[in-house]
Amino acid sequence: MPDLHDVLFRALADPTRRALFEGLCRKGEQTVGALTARAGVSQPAVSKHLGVLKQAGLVRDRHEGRQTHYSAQLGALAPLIDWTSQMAGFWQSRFDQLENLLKRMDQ
Amino acid sequence: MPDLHDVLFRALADPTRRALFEGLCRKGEQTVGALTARAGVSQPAVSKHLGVLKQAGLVRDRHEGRQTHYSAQLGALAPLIDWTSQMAGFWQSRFDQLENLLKRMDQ
DNA sequence: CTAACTGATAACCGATTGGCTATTTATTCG
DNA sequence: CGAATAAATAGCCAATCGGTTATCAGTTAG
Repeated sequence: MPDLHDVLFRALADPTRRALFEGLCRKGEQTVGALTARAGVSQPAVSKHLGVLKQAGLVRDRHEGRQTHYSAQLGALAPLIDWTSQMAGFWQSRFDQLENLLKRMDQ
Repeated sequence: MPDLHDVLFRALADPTRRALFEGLCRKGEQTVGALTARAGVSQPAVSKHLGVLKQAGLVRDRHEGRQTHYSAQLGALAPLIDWTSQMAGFWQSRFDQLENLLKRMDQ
């Protein structure tokens, strides 16, 4: 069972998918047609990628007539930021321990 | 040709690989044997994963006798942080434009 | 109502992935 | 030296992935 971080990292690991997400961040809400025009792959491929991004919570879709508008959900990046700072925290913590040890040895 | 972000995201997209990296961040430098003991997969699998992490710049290896010690390279996460804040920047920028538009309309 | 259009789904295909076992290479110990 | 140990590499396999074309479903326009 894939956890939250898995789904996020996997979704962003593909360049086409990341480009779609970047496009939505840059220009805001866009239709599947507009996204397909710049994606360099077929419309079904784009739809599938958007499905993966949606599953990861990275995009939202809004139906309007026969068009579907997608928009980026920036909040979905939070776990990624959290994970990163957690890694940095571990590192810092080990650094602190070392610093402490050196300080004690110095006495 | 896979770019920098690709290699990074792909490397971190696998749970086993991410767990290895987390272990190295938490506890610092460790041998392949120690990492294998907790990885839940075979030693060759661990070696292959470490190879991928190394390729992404996320770990460094140091040979000492017949053992290989691996350690996390926290700096390799920088492009990930940059990318995230760039996405946030795009979003903020669009928000600012909207804010500006509303301000002008208000006059 | 029919035709055209937009996007999603289905079915398929080749490449890549992540795992395994077996083997190789390098180092240490007796 | 030869045996044992640590890690890397080779070769294999099933599953997943990203792409395609063909088709379907829903919506709008004539």
